[in-house]
Amino acid sequence: MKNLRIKQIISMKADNQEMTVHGWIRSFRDSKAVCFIALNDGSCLSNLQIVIDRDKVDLTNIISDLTTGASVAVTGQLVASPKPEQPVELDAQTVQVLGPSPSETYPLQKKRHSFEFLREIAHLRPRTNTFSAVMRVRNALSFAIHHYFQEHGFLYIQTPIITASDCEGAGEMFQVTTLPLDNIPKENNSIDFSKDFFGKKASLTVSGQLEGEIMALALGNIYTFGPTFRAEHSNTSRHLAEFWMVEPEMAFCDINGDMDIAEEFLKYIISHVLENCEEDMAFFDKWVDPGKLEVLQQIVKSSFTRITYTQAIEELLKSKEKFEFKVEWGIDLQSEHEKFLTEKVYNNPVIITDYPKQIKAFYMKQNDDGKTVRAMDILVPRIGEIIGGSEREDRLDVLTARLKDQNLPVEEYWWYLELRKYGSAPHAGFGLGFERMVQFVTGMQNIRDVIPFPRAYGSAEF
RNA sequence: UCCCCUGUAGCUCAGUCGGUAGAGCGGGUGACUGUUAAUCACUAGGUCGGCAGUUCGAGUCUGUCCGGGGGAGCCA
Repeated sequence: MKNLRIKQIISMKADNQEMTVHGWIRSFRDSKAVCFIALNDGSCLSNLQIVIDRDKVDLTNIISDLTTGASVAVTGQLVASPKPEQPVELDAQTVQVLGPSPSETYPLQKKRHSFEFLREIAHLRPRTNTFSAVMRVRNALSFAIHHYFQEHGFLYIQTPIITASDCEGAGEMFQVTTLPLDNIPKENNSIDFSKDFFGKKASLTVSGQLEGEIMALALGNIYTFGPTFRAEHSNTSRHLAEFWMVEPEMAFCDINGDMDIAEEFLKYIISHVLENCEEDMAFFDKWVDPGKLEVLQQIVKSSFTRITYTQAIEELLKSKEKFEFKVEWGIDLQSEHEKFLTEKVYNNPVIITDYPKQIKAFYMKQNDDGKTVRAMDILVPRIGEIIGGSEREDRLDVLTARLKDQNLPVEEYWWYLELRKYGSAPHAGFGLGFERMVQFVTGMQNIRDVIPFPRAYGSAEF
């Protein structure tokens, strides 16, 4: 007799085979002659219907424990269901309550809860339909990401989580220290970091890109997939203080190759989810974001629109839309502009390239016009920027000048500059916010609902 | 960090003009039924987010603090 998971069971042919199933009760309906348990074990959205013939199974001692949330082991025979709602059901022989769940206090009801409430009970929310589906899709996306890169010869690289370089240049960092906070050692009124654990100031990484470039300029194509930390006081449905990021980096690759790979990669991981998470995706399409399936299927088939920043500005200027922020060449695109382009103008993912150099990072390769850099952002409806990438500046003199232009400490970038001094090569890469990808695919509105335990400004429960 | 909204039963919410609190769902009890977020009847359940103020009287008005949500900025 085998322990099977419900995902396997519901696709089996019912021929009275005996089996044991473990799971949590979603609902229990009883009567004198027959009882029904809707059992879920997290392997899939569907519940397995357990039928208990009370003439065959004595429930006297356990019936009061057969409540929503209780964990049970049921042994029985798999039979065809007489009703169309489910193909098979388990005709129980024995029912054992492993862990009761007092119904007076168990917070999950059979009906729908608000996501806000579920966030307060993050230890129980994976037992709901929506969250279990989110977690399965998240898992499938994660697998697809590795699969895409592995199939294409990219090496999976682990870049450091603790970094002593204060120069990753992507927002506020969390400091890491073992200094006693109630008695910080000072030297001339400033903190003496030489007494700290690493002998210098250290922080949590905000990006693995610079280290990724090191590895790409030795190994060819690499990718990272790990946690990233930003200490911004962001309080939106699209930001977390701790999130996961995918960052491929390709040697001997320019901005066009970068875009090609990013587009192919996005389509690949979306296809993977469409093919492997059919039931969960149908659920999101029905209950969370109607029309999502069609949008995703369309994206996989379509070519992403590619425009330059200059064209994007022209498009915004000629529109009749009233924007809060004035549109003119040189501004950074605001959320409202990005949404307008993806949702109203093109209704498709849009890749915008060649941004003004003033609004982009120092490491992006300058175009010959002297005004723009080879950056590319992929914007998607509702989420906005999902991928940000660029061809990297590979000319030592230009890069050094850019650092000085932006008043960055050139000495601290010595190793980054040496990559350009010895065997420099054109290279490019991009970063994908993993949670934003999960949001986009599932249609979930709040990023805190696509990660098991969200960390955000002022919030680190569980 | 800024702007807006919000906080009433376990959950989702209503509560008019300031006069001591209501529904649906969930829970409990019972009935009924191859049931499907079952159905029906009965029932319990409240420091109206905290503190201070105005008032004869505050869920309702004012101040303040705390929590939650949406938007902006920052970004992925």
